[in-house]
Amino acid sequence: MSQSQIGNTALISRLNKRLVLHAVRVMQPTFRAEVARKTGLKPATVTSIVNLLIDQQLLREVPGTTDDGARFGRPPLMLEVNCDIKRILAIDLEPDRVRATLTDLRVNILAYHEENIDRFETPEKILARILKVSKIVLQGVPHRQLLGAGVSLPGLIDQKNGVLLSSTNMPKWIDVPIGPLLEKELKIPVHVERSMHLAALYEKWTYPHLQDRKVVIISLRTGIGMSLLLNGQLYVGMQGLDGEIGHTIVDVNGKACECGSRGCLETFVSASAIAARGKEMIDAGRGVALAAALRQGRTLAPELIYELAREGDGDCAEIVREVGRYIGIAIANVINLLAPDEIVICGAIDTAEALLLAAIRAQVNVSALPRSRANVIVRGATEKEKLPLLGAAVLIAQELFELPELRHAGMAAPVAAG
Amino acid sequence: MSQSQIGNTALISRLNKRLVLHAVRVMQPTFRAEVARKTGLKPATVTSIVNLLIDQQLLREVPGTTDDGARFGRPPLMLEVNCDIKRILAIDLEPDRVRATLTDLRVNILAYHEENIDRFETPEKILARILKVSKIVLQGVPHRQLLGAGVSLPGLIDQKNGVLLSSTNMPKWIDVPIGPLLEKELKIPVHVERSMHLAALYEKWTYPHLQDRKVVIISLRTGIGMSLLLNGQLYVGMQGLDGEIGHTIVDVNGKACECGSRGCLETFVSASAIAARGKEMIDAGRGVALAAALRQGRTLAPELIYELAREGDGDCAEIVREVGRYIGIAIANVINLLAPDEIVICGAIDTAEALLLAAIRAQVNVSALPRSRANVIVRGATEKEKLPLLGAAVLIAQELFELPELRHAGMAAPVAAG
DNA sequence: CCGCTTTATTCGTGCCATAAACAAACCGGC
DNA sequence: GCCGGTTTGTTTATGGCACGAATAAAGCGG
Repeated sequence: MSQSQIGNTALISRLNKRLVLHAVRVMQPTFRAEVARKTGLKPATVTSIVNLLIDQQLLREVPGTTDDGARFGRPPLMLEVNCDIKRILAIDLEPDRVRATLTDLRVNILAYHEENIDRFETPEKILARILKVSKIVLQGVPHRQLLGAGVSLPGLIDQKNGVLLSSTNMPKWIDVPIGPLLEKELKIPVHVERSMHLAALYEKWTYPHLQDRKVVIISLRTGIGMSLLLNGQLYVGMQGLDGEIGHTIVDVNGKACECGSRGCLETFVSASAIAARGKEMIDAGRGVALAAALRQGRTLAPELIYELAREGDGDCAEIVREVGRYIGIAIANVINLLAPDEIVICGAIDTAEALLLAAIRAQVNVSALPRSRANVIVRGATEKEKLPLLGAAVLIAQELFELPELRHAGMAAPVAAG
Repeated sequence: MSQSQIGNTALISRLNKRLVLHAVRVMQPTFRAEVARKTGLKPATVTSIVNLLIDQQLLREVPGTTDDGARFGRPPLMLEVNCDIKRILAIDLEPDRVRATLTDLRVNILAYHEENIDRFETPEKILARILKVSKIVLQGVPHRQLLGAGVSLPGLIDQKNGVLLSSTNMPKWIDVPIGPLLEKELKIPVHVERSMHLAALYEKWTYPHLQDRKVVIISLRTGIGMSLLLNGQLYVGMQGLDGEIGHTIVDVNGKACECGSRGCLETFVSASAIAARGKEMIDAGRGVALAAALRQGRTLAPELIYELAREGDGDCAEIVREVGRYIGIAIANVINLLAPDEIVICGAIDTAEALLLAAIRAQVNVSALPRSRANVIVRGATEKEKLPLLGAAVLIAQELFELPELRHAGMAAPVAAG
């Protein structure tokens, strides 16, 4: 009914609490006066809020003092987030693997476990595996200490109801209410979100300066996905369905894609397309190193080509450059559309990162408009492997630390849209 | 320093005032109880705020009662925005025309005037023309009644300082501080913004239900631009440089574009590209109707081709379909990236709208992912000609009606970004 | 005229950020 | 060791503001 009142003054207290918690988390260790300066709240207000939060055990005073040596005045009382008061369970479901981690309030990893799964298995069996993995990392944690569980899912979801609607790589997962099911078993609040979105969320958590920037996160895996962090807000499209950069068209006359369209980026850079490009090269009598590796029993996959390229094989390097070129074009399109501040590349590219990044940057410099590309940063993610998993933990943690949106109520339209 | 305190309770009062003004504007005529329901504020609060706003003459009570006939209870006192208390000046500078309008607080047009200009003229002379046109529409308006002036500019701007940095179609406009200059002459607050952005802003003003939707506004003129309205927020990229959909690549092997890249959308659908396509057709011995029109002295421009297509000429219709096809591909890319709820097409397409829209829709249905395209609405804008001009008025009006963003302070990054 | 319903106002309360004054804790210098 | 200078942190009183509850206002049907 009424989602938008600012009215209740209790609300502003709640917001200020989050503001203070956020400030302490970001600047930790810090002290009251510093928090007052950064948040704009007055010292008296900060004192009362901080003391309240200390009573609630969300903050704590720690010994030690500020590090900038010789100072005048009374030495400050240092503060930090009492990250041990609560624990968070994070789960990352991937087509062929399930991972779980236990973290503290600052999303430091306390326990980790993973197991391989069969992506053609039924949801019931996989759910049992998820619970098994979860219980392993939850060992020894009292139930009352758990703040909640975040779940990273590969595919289309209904975030509000915690339902995995479908997943291209896991054919049997259709309309599985995984959130409620886990909630029933674990008896803690469960939130679900798309993997790609969670990768973005974790970047924001780790780099608070992204707060007022526009960031594009690109993930390279079997497919290629994108996620947007716009001025600190995670962008979520209709039905959570954004980020399909893999199916943007870069060649009107290109090959048919399995999505039904033609000339999609994925027809050039998906795992299978890259493998096909390798095979093509061998068939043409080139790619000697690649052919040799295959004879030694290696499977023809992007990872192998990346590896050989890194080791100096020219033919494989050519493939990587070509992949980078197409990705660069798609990224240039995004740059021209959104003029973001930063592009972050993450995913399974470790072995060839430098080469691939260089190729992407080169193409961006050709294809994006000069003014837009001049100031854009194209970089690899620092944490690559566990981004969505840790993002799932952030999904829970952020409820304590982040400011919600302030919006008008969704009022009925006075004019009908044609 | 401290941009983000919520602290001051005076702030929340200001926010609630805007909330009430917005509600009244959207539902006008309405009454206090209805406002309370829609905003979520309590009746007592609404009464006090409304009476305050009536004192300030921003609202007024009007005779009459609710329209839904027979009701129980005390008849409500109807409210509306006192749109005559303030006037707004809006200016739209285009390469070959300058337009100005005087509006009331609800952005109803009270006066309008336009003049043609020469886009190669110096900024000084054009500024004089802008002032001349402004003064015509300002006739009879007491200075103290003016709330401010909004200016729509074609090109790259520095919004904060009101500077037009450059404009591709007006070569002599480089780093012109048009905002401050007008402020000095008119002696009222002046805000500037890109035309494309203002078109989006006006759509939001007119259709409040866009508040929680993701809308893509596409403008077809000499070039092709895009603007985004994401959950009621106007998206502005780095340096205001977003929306260059015309230079997204749809054909890796395409023709060179004047932007330096290859295969941009504009190489297919810019005004000159469309004209070239017409010429090509005539040279190939087709396009009989088009050739005939040219012999009658018409110039070869998209408008002519649209007109003939509308009149039933098959060859010209083919060109329009082709144009729609390429635009459709670029739009499909945007749909796949952002999964918006709505695509709004505006610009100089009146004569061939149905044909072009049909072609765009057809291509979207081929090129966008099924799930994303299924629920997306592709429509023409209702008001096409004066969108940026009226958007410029909204730029001023919204300061009274819209809720600002609530954000964390831009704190220093605790971690350096590689 | 009386219940019933919905709208609008009044008055008192309580919450909460804040201002102002103060206390605490260190410095360097005489 | 004491004193001004400086910065941090707390206490107490204040004022603004939304809100709850009671009340008034104004129509309906019977």
